[in-house]
Amino acid sequence: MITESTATHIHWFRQDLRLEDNPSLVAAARAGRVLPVYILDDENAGNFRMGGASRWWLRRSLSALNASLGGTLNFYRGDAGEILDELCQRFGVQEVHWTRCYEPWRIARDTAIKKALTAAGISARSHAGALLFEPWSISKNSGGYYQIFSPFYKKLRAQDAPDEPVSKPALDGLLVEDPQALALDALELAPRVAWDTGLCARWEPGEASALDRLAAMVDAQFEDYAEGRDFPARDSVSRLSPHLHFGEVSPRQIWQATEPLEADPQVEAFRRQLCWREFSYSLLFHVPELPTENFRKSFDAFAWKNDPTQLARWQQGRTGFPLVDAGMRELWETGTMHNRVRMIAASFLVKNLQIDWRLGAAWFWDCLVDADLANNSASWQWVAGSGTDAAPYFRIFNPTSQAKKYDPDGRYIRRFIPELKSLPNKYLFNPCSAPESVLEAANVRLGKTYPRPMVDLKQSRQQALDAYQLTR
DNA sequence: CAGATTTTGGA
DNA sequence: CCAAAATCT
Repeated sequence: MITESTATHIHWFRQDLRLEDNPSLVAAARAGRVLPVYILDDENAGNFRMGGASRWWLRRSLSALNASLGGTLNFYRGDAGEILDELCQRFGVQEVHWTRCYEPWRIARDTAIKKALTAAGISARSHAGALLFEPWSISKNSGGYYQIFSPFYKKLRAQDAPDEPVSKPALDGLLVEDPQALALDALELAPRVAWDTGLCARWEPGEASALDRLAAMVDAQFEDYAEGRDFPARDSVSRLSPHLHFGEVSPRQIWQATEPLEADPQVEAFRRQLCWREFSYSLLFHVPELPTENFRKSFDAFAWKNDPTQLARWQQGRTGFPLVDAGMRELWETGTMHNRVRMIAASFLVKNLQIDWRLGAAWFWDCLVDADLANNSASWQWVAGSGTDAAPYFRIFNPTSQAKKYDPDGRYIRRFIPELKSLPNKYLFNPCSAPESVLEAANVRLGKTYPRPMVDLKQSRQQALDAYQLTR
């Protein structure tokens, strides 16, 4: 029974936009009413404020969460510390709970907030919930953090299983609405011009949809995941990454859901990918400059070309290499790119065009619905060869042979590059090699309807290797 | 989570 | 002779 004297506690939603397996929400609901809060804090995010695609996702995810809270979610915009402070005073809040985030700017902000709230006599408590294990908990026996995935993974698997998910708390009658809160639309997350058609067609943000995706993968027993995940035309990947990023589903829920199938190599392969996420978070936690600085300092001497015209062609998917272009257009149209193609498109930018990985990472940050600082930074550095556990520099993807290998029937390429759809497979991966008569029959006019290759693969590869040699 | 080149071994 | 496998980069 709720009485006048019942205390009000805040659960501050951030990247945990779910009701299930939310220990922070459970803690807030344990001892009183709950003021559920979301704050769009662009002020503290600096250069890492969410990009356009992420905002699109966020708006829909918040809308779904608000609905599942009976429309009681309270929205704010601005400096989180100031807003929480004001709310605490106005509602006489005794406890503030949140799920930990690990972006360096959030750690700095949250640490300051915890300090200020504590000084004001308010209990501020952060809870684990975004990862299987806290990023400081998996460390080498000799101390220090892992820089290589394989031993990290081995150590992780040697741990006791992650904590079990917790059930959603009973919130009936406990939720508090703030009449002064903003409407969701006041966060201005929606696109101003309608560029989001492709995103709407591809995605359904929200906890219910995330759990549906997970259930569908479990029902299908992750069939063809291990091999199929490398083939962008197949439907073998989970597409859980944006749901995971926004915390609509937790990694612990995924771990538990896959437990009965853990002996299956397909499931093992999937769990391994989930652990790459853990690895990236561990790296970001221990190396907060990971998003902006070469992990390997010798890379600071690398001679980037950073040609803005070439960067624009890559961004627009007009490089003349069909698989790269298909990937870049998938990204633009749908807010995602298949993982295999991400590696190929990123390698092309960094190696064949010699454009700084940070420019590529910035583009992905703006375009991806699953833009995640840990994953994005660690993965770009991995591809660039500047990171921990880096790909050896001589490993330069050949976009043509990768296309033949991983999109052999050209289904993925044709899907995103319709102007090449009538070109026979024999020439699809290298339109320039097609005889004039074939091009004409397929209605392809090189340099007009589809660009010629913007670089020579062999030459640009050698240039990258030479530039790399100069840094050593 | 390679590519290029050389070597090998089976038609 | 060619393609798979081994080997360097």
